[in-house]
Formats: sequence, C-alpha cells, structure tokens
Amino acid sequence: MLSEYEEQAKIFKAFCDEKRLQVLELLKGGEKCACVLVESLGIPQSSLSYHMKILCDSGIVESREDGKWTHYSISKKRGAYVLELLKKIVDVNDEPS
Amino acid sequence: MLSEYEEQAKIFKAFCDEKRLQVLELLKGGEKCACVLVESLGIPQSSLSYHMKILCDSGIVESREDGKWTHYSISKKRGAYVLELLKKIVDVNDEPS
DNA sequence: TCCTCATATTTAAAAATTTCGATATATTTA
DNA sequence: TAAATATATCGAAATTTTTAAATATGAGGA
Repeated sequence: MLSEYEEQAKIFKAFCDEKRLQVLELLKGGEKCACVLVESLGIPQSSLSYHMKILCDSGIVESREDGKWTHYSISKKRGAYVLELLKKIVDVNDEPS
Repeated sequence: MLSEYEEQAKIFKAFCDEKRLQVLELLKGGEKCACVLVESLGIPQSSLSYHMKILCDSGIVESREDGKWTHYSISKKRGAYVLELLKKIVDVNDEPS
C-alpha cells in the first residue's frame, strides 16, 4: 500500500515524460489503437507498451481490448480528479488580512 | 532550448516525487525557510537543496534571499499557469454529435 | 579579521527509470 | 491447423535521478 504522497507522485508521473505527453496529445483527439501510437511516436512497440502501462497505472488513460487490438483513451473522470488534486496542491492558503 | 514536451515534462517533475510533494504541502501554509523544511522532512540539507532546485526550476516555487536565509514559497501565478496547462492536456475534444 | 551559521554545489555511489531486442500470448486469417 | 498480426512481458544495457558526505560561498556576529 502506497503512502498518500507516493500515490500522488505516481499519478503525476504520467505527465513528466516527453513520450507520455506526446501520447496524451494524440489521445486528446480521441481513442487510439496502440499500433497508431507506435507509428506516430516512431519508437519500438515494446517501448510504447512500457509507457502505456505507466499511463494506465496512473489512471489517466484507460484501455479497451478489442480482439487483437488495444485501444487507449483519456479518462475524463480521472482527468477531472487530477485537476482537482493539482488545484489543492498549488492553491495557497491566503493569510487572513 | 527545450522542446515543448520537454518543457512541460520539466514543470510536472515538481509533482512526481514524494519529497517534493511534502515540501509543497508545507509551503501551502505559507513561506518557509530552508532550515524549517530540512527539519520537517528529516533529510540531509544537501538533499533538500537538490529538491528545492527542481521545484524552483519548474517555476512552481520561488525563493527569496534574506541574509543567510533562503525563504521558499509557492508561486500563485505559476500555479495558475500549471493548472491551465494540465486542463489543456486532460480535456478531451468531444466528438461532435 | 575570524568564526559560525545557512545554504548551494560538487562528487561519487546507489537506485530508479527508460530503452529495445527477444520472446510469449492471444487473436484473426488463410 | 498453420501463419500472420497485435500487444505484453522479460531481461540486460543505457541513461537519468536521487542520495548524502564533503566542500565552497557568503552573510552576519564576535
């Protein structure tokens, strides 16, 4: 079981890598198959698979299996959650005047 | 010069480490001196300094020198910027119905 | 000036992450 | 059933990040 900070760190890991940000940009346009992502990023299939695992583990990306294919998409619900989380982190408690 | 994705990845690096999340939590309560942060986190001074550099490089934390002391605080402006950035990343373009 | 204190930087080692070829698994097609 | 295809996983190497002791810098205070 992870501590709260470890949990949060894991979520934000999704966003602190160039390749993963590229994937997210592509998924913004809608669900994509792994084969499309491999092609677009120009990296080996196993490398993409590694990054997709991290994205899915963070919860920001969901996968849907369809026969041989795996389709990935951004989880709107998780996106909203992560936004709220970040808001709590960066919103400073203003000192009472 | 960094690519756009590298730039963004660098910003989010601030949030993907347990120690740095702890620091941010402490800074939520207002500006803190490095000595207070070292004490609270219970890590060597050089380690704190390392993490503070990453936080400052990402822009989310600002430092203010006052004689021997360095005081750190969360940048509200940068916080708002990072929130907007994340919003753009996770907000899916809905398909037209 | 000399000493002490707060912090940054250097350095080397340790740990974690990333890469990518090879292999495994599962599904569709011939 | 055999071959081809899509993807996941393994394993080793490469790279990056993190740690922490040692050292450097620079600002008071004696």
